[in-house]
Amino acid sequence: MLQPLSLAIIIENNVLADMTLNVGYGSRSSPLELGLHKNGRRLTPQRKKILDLFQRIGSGIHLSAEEVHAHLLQNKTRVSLATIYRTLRLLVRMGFLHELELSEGGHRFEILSKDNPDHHHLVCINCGRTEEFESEEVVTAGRKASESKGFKLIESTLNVRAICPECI
Amino acid sequence: MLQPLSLAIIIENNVLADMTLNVGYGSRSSPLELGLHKNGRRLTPQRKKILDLFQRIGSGIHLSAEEVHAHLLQNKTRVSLATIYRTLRLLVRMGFLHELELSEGGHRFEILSKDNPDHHHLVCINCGRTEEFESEEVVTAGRKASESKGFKLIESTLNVRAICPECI
DNA sequence: GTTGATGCAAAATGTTTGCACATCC
DNA sequence: GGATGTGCAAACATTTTGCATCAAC
Repeated sequence: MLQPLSLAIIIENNVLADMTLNVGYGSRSSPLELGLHKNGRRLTPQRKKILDLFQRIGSGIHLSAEEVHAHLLQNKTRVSLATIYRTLRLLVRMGFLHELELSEGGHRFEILSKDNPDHHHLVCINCGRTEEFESEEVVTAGRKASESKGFKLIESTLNVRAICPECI
Repeated sequence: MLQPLSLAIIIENNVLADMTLNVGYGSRSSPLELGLHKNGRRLTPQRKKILDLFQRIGSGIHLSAEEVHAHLLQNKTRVSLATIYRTLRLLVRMGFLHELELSEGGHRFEILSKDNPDHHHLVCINCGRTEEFESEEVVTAGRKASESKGFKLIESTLNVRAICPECI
């Protein structure tokens, strides 16, 4: 049995508001700091820094836990790797980040925002270069597959492995 | 620059024949043992056992390296994990196995055969149950994306994360 | 003051590698 | 006999965890 999850949604592309499965876009009351405040969760400086980083860096960029760590260090912020892993997991469960597993090179994360709807990845298997694209057909195919087997869809991601022009 | 690869194709769904980028389906001369015999490669008992396992177990089942190891042990065959990793990588490069990375639970492998063309996976994020489906639209979407960015397509795989009926 | 979060170091995973020995042709 | 493959143990990379301490609320 799956646990009911306390989710968060992005408001004004900048703010997290907690919703416990029943609050919608309506409750646009609060600045960034209110985001992680509900349900006993805390907005700590570390979490704030990680959120800020993803917001600054924008969508379409995919960071590994290591890279998040390194970026923060450049900004003179040291957050332990353990905390980064814990926070990334949390933010994914809250729907703030999207986790992708491209076959080459481990798990990566990117911000999920309204400007940056469901999209898919074209990855060069040689140099790792990654391009994004959207496709309505893919979304439809995933939905149809879920329905036909009685599954409840969460997300579908198409990973296209290919060789980029420079590596051909 | 990408290395030219010595490939193999499956003949009669049972036999591997080596082809060095210029030999085709034509050379259907040989029983299973001839498969890994060319280009200095050898068909060793270990490789044979791994191949046999995937053939017996059939398509639609996705094994991790660990699981391959365990299955072989059940058959009273001990092959070191290192060899299993090396062999799986080899068989993927030869086109005999297909490697998939489902977000939950690491890399898995399945046999690739003519009965079992390009297909995609619907995975329950709770219990791991996996269903397969085919979709022409997905293949098309991957091809279009590659073309539009000038990439050379290798494969596209749609992973649908969902919750299965039992876990809802 | 409670509860939840952090940092550290250790452990657990998953995968790769160096090397001596075995084996296939 | 030379090239290729295996097993082992060690190395590695990545991620998770136990625990004492710290800090948000």
